[in-house]
Amino acid sequence: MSHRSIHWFRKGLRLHDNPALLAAFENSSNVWPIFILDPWFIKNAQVGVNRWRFLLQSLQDLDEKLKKLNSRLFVIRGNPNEVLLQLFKEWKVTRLTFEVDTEPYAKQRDIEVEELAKKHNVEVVKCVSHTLYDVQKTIETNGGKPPLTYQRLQTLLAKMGPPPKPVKTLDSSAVMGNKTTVSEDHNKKYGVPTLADLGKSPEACGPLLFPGGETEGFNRLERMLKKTNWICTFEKPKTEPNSLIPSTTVLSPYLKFGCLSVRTFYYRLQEVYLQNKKHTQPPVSLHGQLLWREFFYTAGAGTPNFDKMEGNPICIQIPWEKNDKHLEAWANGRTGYPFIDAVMTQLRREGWIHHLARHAVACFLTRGDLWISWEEGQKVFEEHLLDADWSINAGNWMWLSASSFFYQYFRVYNPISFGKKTDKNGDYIRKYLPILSKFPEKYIYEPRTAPRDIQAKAGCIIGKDYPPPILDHDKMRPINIKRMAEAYGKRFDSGQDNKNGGSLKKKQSASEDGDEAPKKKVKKFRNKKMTDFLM
DNA sequence: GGACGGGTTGGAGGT
DNA sequence: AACCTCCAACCCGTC
Repeated sequence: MSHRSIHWFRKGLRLHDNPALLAAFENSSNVWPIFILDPWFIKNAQVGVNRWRFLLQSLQDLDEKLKKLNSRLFVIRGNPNEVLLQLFKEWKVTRLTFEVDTEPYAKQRDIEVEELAKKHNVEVVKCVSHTLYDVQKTIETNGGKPPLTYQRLQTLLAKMGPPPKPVKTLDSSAVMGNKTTVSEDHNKKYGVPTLADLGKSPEACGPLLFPGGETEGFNRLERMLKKTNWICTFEKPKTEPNSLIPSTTVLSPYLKFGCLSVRTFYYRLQEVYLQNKKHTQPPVSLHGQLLWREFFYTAGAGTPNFDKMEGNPICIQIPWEKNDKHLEAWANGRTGYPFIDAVMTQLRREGWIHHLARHAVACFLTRGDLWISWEEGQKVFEEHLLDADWSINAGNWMWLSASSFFYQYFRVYNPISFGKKTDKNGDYIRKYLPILSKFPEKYIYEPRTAPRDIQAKAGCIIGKDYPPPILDHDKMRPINIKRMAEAYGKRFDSGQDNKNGGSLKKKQSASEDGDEAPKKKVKKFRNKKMTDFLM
């Protein structure tokens, strides 16, 4: 039986550990690896120019690799349904293969495509390879609902056994039977477009720090794997948000597009762990980070309206306020808080910021300072992050805004002191906000407090060359904590109220903990880590 | 993967 | 030797 197969790349832009791609080449006389530039994404998804570049580079890399296997990538623009219908007829296709995608738009799209395929007698082969596990299976194992705590996920996964091993990389032996010829005008008809072809300006891109593609992803992975001691002692909370060289792997953009298989990543780490007796554990270890990804993917796949507050059953409803001026100041790095502004500048320019930097700016936008909805922040991250990943982005925004998963809303990041802990001299601020670079260390985190003559000497007058703070963090913090307490339906305590018997919250926790001695209970609470506070 | 203030402790160094 | 001050480092409760 000889198939004529299309492999449809969407995510999973790689030849390694790509079971659906392998399936396309099985018993096939002809295979067409395609990528569809779906106008939906151009219209509805916020994709900044840096991520466009990353995607196009990834496609370019794919095409290069396929060339070496006497194949090519066929890039086609248009609505997937229309494109595929056309191709089914034109190429007399009998089989369509693709990787399972769990995002809402993709799920709906794939249902429609499957119907179309069925109607045209095209066999569909779908494989799970973007996540460690089949998230639907994880949800089923949990009784039909996604696990909403990390602990719960770990318990489930332990029950389910280790994730599937990566499959073999597509190689010349696998493609041997492929007779698909490449026309002379392939580049013109099916070539990978340039940014300019898409109406994007290459000049708008930032410096090319993280080139897209499987090759780059693999090189990056290999460089990391050499640092075995670093891997075995890795603890995410101890990595620095404002080091000038990333303190984490920056493999997330490659995972997002599937240039790097998460299972390959997982098992390569496993090898390093096995060679060393001691290594850190989830949630802080590198394996732990992949489980966080799995956690949010699973939650995102099993929760309606996961990227919204309204209609989202796991999201606490908080009366955020609209303030376009503040939102714009935040998004463009003009809040007057240098650390916040430096992070947002790095985000817009380079497309990647450290996890804890994301924490700080997300807290600032939402429950910490500006009291603006996390959905607004989500959009800005969606546009600018190279690793913008639907489930992970939404999940972390809910986390940081204490809307779901994490509920310690009184843990507010201080936009002045947080960055100082790991960068006293403010080198990070000096790099991303050069206008502030000449301020002495004493004033770099709050230049407005510098005397006028020092501002003049630094060549930066606050109010003229750099904005004063758009609001006063010390004033807003208690106000916002009170608002959060109200949204949580809990009484806010002033000092006096405390003397009169304490808060509702305290009473609740006391009754929950029952017979435990108060002192011991407190200590237990203190020793817990942030991740232990999950419901 | 908070910040902060108030309290305690314990070592260095001075009287 | 005994006893002080100072201060950093930690503990702990609070928001």
